[in-house]
Amino acid sequence: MGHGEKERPNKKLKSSVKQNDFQSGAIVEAGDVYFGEEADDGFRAEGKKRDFSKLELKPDHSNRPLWACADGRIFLETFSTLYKQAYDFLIAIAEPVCRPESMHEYNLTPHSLYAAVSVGLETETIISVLNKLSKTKLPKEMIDFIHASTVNYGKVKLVLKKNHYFIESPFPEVLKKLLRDEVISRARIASEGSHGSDGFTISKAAGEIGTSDELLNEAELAAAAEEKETHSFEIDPAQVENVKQRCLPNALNYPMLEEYDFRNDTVNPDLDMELKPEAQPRPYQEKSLSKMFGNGRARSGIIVLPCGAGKSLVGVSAASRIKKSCLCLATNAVSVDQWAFQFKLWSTIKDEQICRFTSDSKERFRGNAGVVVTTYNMVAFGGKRSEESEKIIEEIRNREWGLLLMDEVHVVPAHMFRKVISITKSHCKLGLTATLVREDERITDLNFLIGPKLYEASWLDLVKGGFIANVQCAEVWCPMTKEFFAEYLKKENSKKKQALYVMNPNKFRACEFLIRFHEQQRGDKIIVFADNLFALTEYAMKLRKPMIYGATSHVERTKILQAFKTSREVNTVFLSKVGDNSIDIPEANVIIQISSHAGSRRQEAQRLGRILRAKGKLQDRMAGGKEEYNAFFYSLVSTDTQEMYYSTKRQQFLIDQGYSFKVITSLPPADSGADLSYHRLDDQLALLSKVLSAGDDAVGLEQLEEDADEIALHKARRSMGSMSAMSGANGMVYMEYSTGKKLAGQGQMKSKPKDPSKRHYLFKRRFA
DNA sequence: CAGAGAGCAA
DNA sequence: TCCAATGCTCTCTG
Repeated sequence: MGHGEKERPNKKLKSSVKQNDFQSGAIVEAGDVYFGEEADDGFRAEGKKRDFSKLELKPDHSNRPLWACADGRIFLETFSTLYKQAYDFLIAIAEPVCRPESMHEYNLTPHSLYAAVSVGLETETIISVLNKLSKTKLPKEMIDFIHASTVNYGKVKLVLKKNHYFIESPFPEVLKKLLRDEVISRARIASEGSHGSDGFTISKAAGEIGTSDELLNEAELAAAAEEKETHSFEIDPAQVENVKQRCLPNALNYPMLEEYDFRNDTVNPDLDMELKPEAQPRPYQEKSLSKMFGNGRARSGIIVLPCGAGKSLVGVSAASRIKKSCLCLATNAVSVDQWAFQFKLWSTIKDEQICRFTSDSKERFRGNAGVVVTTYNMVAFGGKRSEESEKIIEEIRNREWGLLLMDEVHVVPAHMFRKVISITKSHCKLGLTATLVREDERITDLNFLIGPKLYEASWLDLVKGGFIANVQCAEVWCPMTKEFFAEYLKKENSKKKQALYVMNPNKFRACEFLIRFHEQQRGDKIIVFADNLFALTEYAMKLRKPMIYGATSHVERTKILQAFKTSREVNTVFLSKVGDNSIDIPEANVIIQISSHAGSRRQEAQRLGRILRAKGKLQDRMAGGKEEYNAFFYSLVSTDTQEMYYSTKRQQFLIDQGYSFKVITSLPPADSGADLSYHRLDDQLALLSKVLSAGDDAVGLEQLEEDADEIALHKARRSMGSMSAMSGANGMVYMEYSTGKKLAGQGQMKSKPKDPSKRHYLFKRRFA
């Protein structure tokens, strides 16, 4: 043990950080191209050199796509003719570390091998296929590691058959071992059936091992999934959780796989629902489903697909195959509505059999089976419940669910899952997520609370297939103005520092330039993100664009978003953190970040996800043999400030997914920009004093309030002319300004002094 | 009965 | 540790 997961390489392959031109014309000349920190020594890792010279090459190595290293790392050449097969195999057995264009890096970890075993691969199959694909003889260390990691995993299954729980295994000696545990032996109950000498129930299933020596025969992979002879004993349903606990790696270390033999479930009533014929799952959706239903039963686990790639169709398909009651959990009310809608859209489920359960809609389904869509909060809610809720939650508690469908599994904390899982009884759990990013170790809990990762799609492959947008990511470097930088250096308070680099006039101008460029030259739809509310209001008001933040009422949100979607006049909207979750913005294709939460890779990925919805197949996007970008992701960064460090960190996730970042160093271009805001020094200085005073409470807020009054007045005059302004573009712009006053009035801009040097070390590290 | 607002939790 | 934002519930209003 010990290799692989322990020492994750922190330098990644940068081979995809390339120098190609920036497709959108005008900006090309403006920018310098950035190669990444060590673009030209991609293979040299710090500390430990990756030395391939000791490895023995096989004679036909050029036909084989893999490099396997003794430390558990595996490199895949994407240009190999065997790429597709090798990719499918690797994604099943290893953790993708970094997937740029020409060379992927993977890591074998105990978890990844657990996942492999649980989708039906056996230890020897893993080793032999790996060996066939590898250019060199497999290092002994790797073979040993695979043996060590998989020796126990997948040997024991928890199966719910006709409402009886069984512990099942092809290895009677393993069952005996488990029964030596007190908790498990106490949980065992006698059951009928044919008994072997050990007292275990024995059942047989046909299983043949293919003998073809073809490289990567499908049958060979499938063979492992076939069961031969299984031994089992029954356990008390009330003890299931305890038994599962005893089997976890920190105890007996025989983590149980959960499978649901739904076709033979005669106890729970069937739900009459089919996928509609027009619901045609895409290849990768089909593939995720085949991992889940690989052996005629439904396996519990997690499927990873980027936003916009159609996770909901996968969820609805899964429910339609199982055809039992389904409990679908989402993070908020908006997405509860969306899921209910998706179920009706893709399946033949009757309206009265699908219901929503949230704070303001307490529906119940009719008949004895149905789909309930609700929030995690609702199920796990600890406080006092309304009478109506109490009744419904009781029904949820008492029912046996065929499928527990869990959306956005990555945003829900582990303790929430524990609660949800302990409250609900389900035969199969499917977790869906776009970003299974591991910022902390809690995410590994998911592996055991829900199940292993069943499938993860490669973003770049989906881009090539035209299923998600082709995004150009760029980091825009905005030098601080002399005056702002001087103040920045003087300040100790990190909050003030932040205010200064976010409000940097050059950043503002870059933002304004980009908005103009994309609105006017390309007719794009733009979302601007700012975490910082002060900056958000300043930018939005100055640029006269609508904005949405926490305090924006529901009605206004929908109005603004509606205008953004349908009106030709409203093409830019400013969002605070509200935009990170919960709001559905289908039609944007440009994102500009002016400030963001320090170093959060998940936020970055989430935001990118906002513009991933495809805009046509790749062929349609090819212009003169050149691939065209149809979506843009800009991060505006004030140079020589803390932001530089955060931004590098945040990008790592996207780089790992195969995106390359471009750096643009001078926006607006030197010969233009006279017509942009803050062109004159005195304007900049006025802004500076506003920023400086903003923190000292009163002054800044009053200023804001005055501005808001001014604009509210303007709005009043303006809307006098036409009532249509309310539903159309112009009205929107002003409407939100008037609520800016509310914001100031409520004193939400208060900025308390913070610990001055909390994050100082990060700053040092970057420039060290 | 819908919508706004306040309080609480995590 | 804090912040922004969320969801659930209750209460008040028209």
